[in-house]
Amino acid sequence: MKPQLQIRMNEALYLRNPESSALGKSIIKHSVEMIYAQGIEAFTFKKLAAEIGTTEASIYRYFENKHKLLVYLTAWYWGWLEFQISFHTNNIKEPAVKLKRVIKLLTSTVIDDKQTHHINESFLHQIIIAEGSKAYLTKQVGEDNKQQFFKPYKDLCAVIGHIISEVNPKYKYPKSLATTIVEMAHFQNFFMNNLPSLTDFGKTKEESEIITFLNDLVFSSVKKK
Amino acid sequence: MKPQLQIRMNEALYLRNPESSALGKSIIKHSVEMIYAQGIEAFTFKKLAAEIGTTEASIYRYFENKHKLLVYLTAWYWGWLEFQISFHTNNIKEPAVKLKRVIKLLTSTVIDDKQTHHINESFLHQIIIAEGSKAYLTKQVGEDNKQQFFKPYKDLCAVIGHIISEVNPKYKYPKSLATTIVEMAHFQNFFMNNLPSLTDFGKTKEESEIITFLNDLVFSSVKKK
DNA sequence: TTTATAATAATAGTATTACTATCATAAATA
DNA sequence: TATTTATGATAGTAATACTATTATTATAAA
Repeated sequence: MKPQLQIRMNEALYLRNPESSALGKSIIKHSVEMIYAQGIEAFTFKKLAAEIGTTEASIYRYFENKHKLLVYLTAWYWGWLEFQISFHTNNIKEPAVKLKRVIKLLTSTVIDDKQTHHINESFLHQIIIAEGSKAYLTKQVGEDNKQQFFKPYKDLCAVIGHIISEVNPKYKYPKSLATTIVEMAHFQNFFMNNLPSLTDFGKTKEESEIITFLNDLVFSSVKKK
Repeated sequence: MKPQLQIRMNEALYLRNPESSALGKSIIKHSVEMIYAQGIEAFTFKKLAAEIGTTEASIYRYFENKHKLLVYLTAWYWGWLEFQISFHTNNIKEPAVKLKRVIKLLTSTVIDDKQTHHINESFLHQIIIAEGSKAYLTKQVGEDNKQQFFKPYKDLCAVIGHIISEVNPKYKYPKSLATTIVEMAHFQNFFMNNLPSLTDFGKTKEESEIITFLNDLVFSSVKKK
């Protein structure tokens, strides 16, 4: 009986809590699988309903629309990742080592070892890479932000920013560097696999190379006196 | 009589060349204005037709769909920007100076001084910031890439990559750093204005600070021996 | 155990989006 | 002047993104 990791979610993201019922969990599980396979544009509530053997109307009782569902999934992922980071950097004293660990966790394909819950983190990781920025690149970003939809993302970036400041308290751009690391961990992965000439890793397609690049980028900026 | 700058466009992006007629130019001009104002999601060919006093069917004779139009606009922008860069770095010998100039051109709000043509580059710059990555963050990225839709973007990144290599031929990640600069010039701008706590420039909202950040990031990585 | 409550299924319907098709007319060109 | 070509006017379709209504179940309180 493993302890189930529960990510605390913003209640304004859903109409009915999907964690509170079997149907809700099924919606999340199959959303992740379908968005992973088809992309967010081709994904519809009608298809989802057909897939899980329910009706569109039932899904609409959980989520107002597709955008809210995407924001829910991204928020869940960032919350989950912040937990992973705090867990895996827990007893690391040296901030530079901690920062390296963070870069690795951000970049590496998640291994969905534990079938603890219904969410396939590996698929979700790929969804974040390809669709994640669409959660905030909208005209409603202001209202969504007011409702704290991006808090998990901001919290994670703040955590990374603090580690950067620990490495060098005099470094002037910890926040911007933190978002740069997070976004580039994903964009370099997307480019490597889809538009390889935009990266230096197109040949090997090794995630480890992205990690090396980011480490070099980050530490030469931060450590520079 | 100023010489009209014509950006050479990939013919597979359109059904009829919008540069070849008054209606075509009007479609481009008003698309830019409407996507700037409403965002790509809310923008439809029906609204565009109403705005310019034509019919949906007429617009479909120029562009297959909204996605192709967005890709067209982004391709135009990258082509235009590459021209700007080659123009403004023309007689600069020192590669480090050249690279700084590039960062400035990427980051700065375009001043739509010359009403040379129907495209408002300042609006288009904002469209690229908020919608640009949606041009490639799709399931069809592979096919679109095969059709060379992203060539202008890749060419620009290649140019920047070469300048980086001129600054330091031993630097290992010129391409990835080039895309990092390009993407971050835009993302930091978006975050600064919409999710300011993610950046170190939320207070002042000065573009010049993004430039300083990027210069610091780039030169500490590239120059490091 | 009954009764009330809440969740879901089944079904229908609407407005908008994203197109395609047809035919008439105006403008440009040969 | 004939003819090609672009546009306008109009219609129509399939899919999307919802909302509404009523009937059934499942769950929980009395």
